[in-house]
Amino acid sequence: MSISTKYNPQETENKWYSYWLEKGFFHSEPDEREPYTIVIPPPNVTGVLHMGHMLNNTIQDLLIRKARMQGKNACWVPGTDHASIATEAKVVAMLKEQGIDKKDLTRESFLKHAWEWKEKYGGIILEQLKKLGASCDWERTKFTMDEDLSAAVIDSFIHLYKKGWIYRGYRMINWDPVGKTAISDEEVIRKEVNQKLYYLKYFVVGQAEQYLTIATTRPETIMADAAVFVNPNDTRFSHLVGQKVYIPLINREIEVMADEYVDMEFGTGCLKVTPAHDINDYELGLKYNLTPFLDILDDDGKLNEKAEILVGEDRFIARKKIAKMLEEAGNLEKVEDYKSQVGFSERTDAVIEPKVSLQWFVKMKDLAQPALDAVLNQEVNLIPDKFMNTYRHWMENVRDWNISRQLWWGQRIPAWYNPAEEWVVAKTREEAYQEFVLKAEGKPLDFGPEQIRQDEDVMDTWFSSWLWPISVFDGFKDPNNKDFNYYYPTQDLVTAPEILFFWVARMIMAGYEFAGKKPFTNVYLTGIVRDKIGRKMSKSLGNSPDPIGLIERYGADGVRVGMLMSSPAGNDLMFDEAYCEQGRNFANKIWNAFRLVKGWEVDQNLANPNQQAIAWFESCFNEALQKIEHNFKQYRLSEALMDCYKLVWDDFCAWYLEMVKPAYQQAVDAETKAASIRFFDQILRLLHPFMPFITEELYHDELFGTRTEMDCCIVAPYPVIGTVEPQLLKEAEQIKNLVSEIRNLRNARQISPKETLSLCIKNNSAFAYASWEAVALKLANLESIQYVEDKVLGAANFLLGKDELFVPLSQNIDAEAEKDRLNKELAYLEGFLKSVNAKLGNERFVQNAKPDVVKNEQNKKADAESKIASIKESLAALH
RNA sequence: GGAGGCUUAGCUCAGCUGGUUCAGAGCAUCUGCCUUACAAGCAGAGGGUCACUGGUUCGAAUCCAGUAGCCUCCACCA
Repeated sequence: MSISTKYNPQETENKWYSYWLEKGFFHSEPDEREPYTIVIPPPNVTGVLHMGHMLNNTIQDLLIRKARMQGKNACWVPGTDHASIATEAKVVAMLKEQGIDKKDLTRESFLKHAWEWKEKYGGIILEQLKKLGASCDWERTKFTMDEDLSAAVIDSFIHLYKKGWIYRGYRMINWDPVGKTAISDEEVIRKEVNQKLYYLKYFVVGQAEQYLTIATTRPETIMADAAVFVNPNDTRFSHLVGQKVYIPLINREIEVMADEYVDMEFGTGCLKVTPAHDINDYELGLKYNLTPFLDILDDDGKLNEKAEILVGEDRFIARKKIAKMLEEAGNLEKVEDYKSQVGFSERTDAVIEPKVSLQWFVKMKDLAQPALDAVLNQEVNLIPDKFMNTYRHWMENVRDWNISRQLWWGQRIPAWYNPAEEWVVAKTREEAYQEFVLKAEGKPLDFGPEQIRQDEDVMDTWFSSWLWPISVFDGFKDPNNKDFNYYYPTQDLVTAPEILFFWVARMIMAGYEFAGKKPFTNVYLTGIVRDKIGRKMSKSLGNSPDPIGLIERYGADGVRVGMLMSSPAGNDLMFDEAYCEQGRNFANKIWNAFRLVKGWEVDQNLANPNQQAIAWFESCFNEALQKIEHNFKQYRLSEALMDCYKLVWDDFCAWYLEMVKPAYQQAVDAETKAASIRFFDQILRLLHPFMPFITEELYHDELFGTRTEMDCCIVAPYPVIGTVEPQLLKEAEQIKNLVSEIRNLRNARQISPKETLSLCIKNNSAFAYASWEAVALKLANLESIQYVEDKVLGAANFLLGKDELFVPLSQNIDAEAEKDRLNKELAYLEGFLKSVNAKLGNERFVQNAKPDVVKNEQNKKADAESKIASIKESLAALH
């Protein structure tokens, strides 16, 4: 046989992937079949594949391949996200390396660089997905900044603006000083950080020795203080309310005021209020109309001239320096270690600076309601449903969404300003000018179209990705197009719970608002991929394996199996390469089983001795398929995989093939070979969604005859559940037990598997041993089976249900060891009988329990009693 | 601070409406095998007080309450 004993993935993967592509199996066009659609969660265009993507996309490919084989018109739309802040940051960094400062570039030339970067690196992650076997419809690949997708973003903005759901205003927002842009609340990650709490003395004006001590984590902002607040009920300070204190170092006077907001217990009970640099202080500032309103930080997070001191210093350096200055000036009472929550930018990891700024917002309340209802009434299912609670909580407390970003990479806000800074919202300059004309109500305008300018800001990336399921099918421009009508709503969405609010919730909102329909029916939430000691995989920890390296080492099929092996929905995955190894071994097992069947020579003259085995496996397969389908329905994908694994490894290889395989260098009968090939064919189809490459490779072997060009495993009909004969399965279990007992008996006595034994059966149960004799003889390597009426004295023995089986051995059996064994079993059975009797003796049990349960206990009792009797006889015989 | 979840074998997890010998699976471990499909393998074996305490029940890994530990999400305490 020329075929290698090891499966070699490298040789097959590229070959079949190209073949699938070439034959167009991934491509979908609307037709009369039922659609099955998944839109990919578009990865960041500049990203590279990480383990989270591997898990995510393995699951999507599994679902899409299965649907395709089940006759649905499967369409998996791939694409990438322009990820405005992340990409812009990368482009800025790249330009910096080339000695170019973004500040020196015009918007147009910066965007030119950005597009070049996108063209160069943008496709990497999609190419990597191909290695995994992802069967995306690449002809439909989309990018969130494609012309039509961008148009959809602008249209949706205008739509919401016209509804009055978009407004522009000064609000305190989250400022990212590294990305130099505002970000939404959802993009702020709070982390607990070790900080210092500085206790500062603010001296009272006109009373040289009197001072208030104020605790703050941010001494560098004192120059922007507008007041000091105490609680009105705090008698310690009531005499000072209305007086003035000096801000340390700059000696500006500010007033001591009182408000209930101040917690008397916390810190010193005195609060410095810096309206421009803290959200709560901002609220107080508004409430008391505090002046001056000083913003002493510039967009980089450096102190500006308004700070008077430390101008140009970074906020964190300034913090250290000012602490020293305060100490030297005698204003620093003490410093304490302090833990508190600090906000970080999701994309740049910079510490967020609260900042008052003019931004665009979306009103969320009315958008959220239908999206909340959809999940609560299960029009949209979250899988697992434990996420419903957090979803509801978020949707009920949703706040307005800041959608403007001070960046260039993205869709520009369609607002236009005239020289007087009045503005309108419109798609184009011309339309904007018309708006101004309308607004003027007949009065002539004192500016021309060329004098209006467009807003400089772009929109939040999520403001384009929330349209994804609609816009990839061009459902915006043309809601009646063929694709959109056919593919939307999509079926399943597979994504990480981390972006449930960022993305999933907003897609549901957008679906109802813009398409009038949900965007998808099921949301499968994967877990987070962690390393085997539970740490999140991250670049900085360096604990993430290189996915492409894994594929090279274990094969794509092996890695896919490894990823799915232990990833129940919503549970984190403790990734360990050992799982990929297991996957690779499984592929190899299949490979070798195939080699066996392939190698069989057929002798047409032979009768089929394996009818029983063939009938059994038929049932066994169907029973497993039932379970697998059930698990798929519940999205228990790892369990479905494990069922397949056991079906193939245990039932097919370890039992079925061993039952039917001919002796060494013997031929096989035609029926057995045909049946085995048929089973193999079914197994390949069953496994294909999990392991596309090896199954496709084997599917084309000449063993299955000649396949036509388009007859591929990827589109072969998925197995359907056939009949299960429970009786056959039950009998097989007993025979498997029989074989195990004999193997065990050999092991215990160190009898070689090659040495034949004989078996005597005292059949007390009328079990149909005769039909299984061939199987038993072969698997237990027996030379004969005899049926006896009496116990066989001096033989090794065991029980199968009520039946007693004896294996006469040439060597004398060890009477003492045998007694020990029997006594142990006896003790166990007696204990068991006792507990059964206790139950049956309990009147309340007999009265209250279901009749079935009681009957069962009675059977157990009878069974145990007969076994005990038999063991006692055996024991007596040993004396 | 608020909400939710988790705790079952060395590891990762099943265990659905309480009831079959219910205490399971895969991996790992141990023992014996180079038995011509596969040592990436074969045949066996060992291993758990179902976190803890109490309650409901004829009966609890399963339902309820409390305790401890871990995790996630949300939240503006200087």
